[in-house]
Amino acid sequence: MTSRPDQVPERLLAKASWLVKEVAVYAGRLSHEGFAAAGARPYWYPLLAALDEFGPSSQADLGRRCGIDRSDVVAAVSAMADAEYVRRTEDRVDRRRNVITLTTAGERELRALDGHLAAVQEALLEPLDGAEREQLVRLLQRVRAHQRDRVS
Amino acid sequence: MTSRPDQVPERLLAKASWLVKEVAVYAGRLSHEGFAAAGARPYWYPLLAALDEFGPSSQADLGRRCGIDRSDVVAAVSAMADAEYVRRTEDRVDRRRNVITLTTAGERELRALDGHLAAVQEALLEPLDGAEREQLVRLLQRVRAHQRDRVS
DNA sequence: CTCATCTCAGTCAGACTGACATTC
DNA sequence: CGAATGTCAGTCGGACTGAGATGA
Repeated sequence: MTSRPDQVPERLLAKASWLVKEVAVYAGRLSHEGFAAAGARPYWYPLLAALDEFGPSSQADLGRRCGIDRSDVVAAVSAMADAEYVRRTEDRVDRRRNVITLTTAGERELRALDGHLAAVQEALLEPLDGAEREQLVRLLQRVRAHQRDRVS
Repeated sequence: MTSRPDQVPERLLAKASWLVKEVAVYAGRLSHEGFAAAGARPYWYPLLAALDEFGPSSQADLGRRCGIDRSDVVAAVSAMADAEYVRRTEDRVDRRRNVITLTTAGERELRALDGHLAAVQEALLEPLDGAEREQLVRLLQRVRAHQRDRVS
């Protein structure tokens, strides 16, 4: 070592855009491990959660609710249908659409992923106490709600 | 629309790992626009900032300080050298290393990027007041410091 | 010998774009 | 007609891996 290593430039440490990216990369790694442990791919959890909370939906609605592009929903739903976590049937009322339905195996998978993701939150937020975790979540929610406004 | 659109599953809204990823994607888009406006690529800002704050460095040190893989530093430094924002010379003391030096054009570029990135923070954090922005930055810094511990 | 440094080649997953046929 | 849906092909940039050559 020529000089003190691992000093991070102050300019980066002060930028929310940089911090959030760094933390997201780490959170992504943790989540990926959790998903892999349950035999799931990253997009599956949001989609399963949306189906559980809102019931059978079209692929377009799923994509809008989870912030996933509709072309990516296609592949994810196909894979989940292969795993029999969801069923894909045609909508007899609006024949452009598919109706995606959660199976009992899908519900079970969702619960398993809930467990893994709870552990991920724990690992990620370990240095914060309960109130601080709530604060962080609340602030991020507000920032995100704002960008949702801007996009649509 | 069959049902209320754009409802986000509660499970997602409650997960820091998901929120941070969503916000990071948005911040990445904003930053990318800022970089493009200044003719820079995403990795350049951290590297220029590190050179400005810590002086001439080896590529390995730059990578460690910015959290960028050594192999990616190679390409970024080459591109910045082409743009004459940095100079790459061999270290006569330790001949494995390159010494990367910031040029005056590089300093100018760094200041331009500082301006663009300040606007990005403003857009990203618009819904938060000053105290809340500080809070968010502080919380993210602590989460990040913790993951740095775990990795090394 | 072991280790660090630089470099190149290539992988991998995620976000996104464009196009097209079908249906409303 | 214009708009929405599902599908496919493909791009783009970021994070990362592995290997090789050189030198401390």
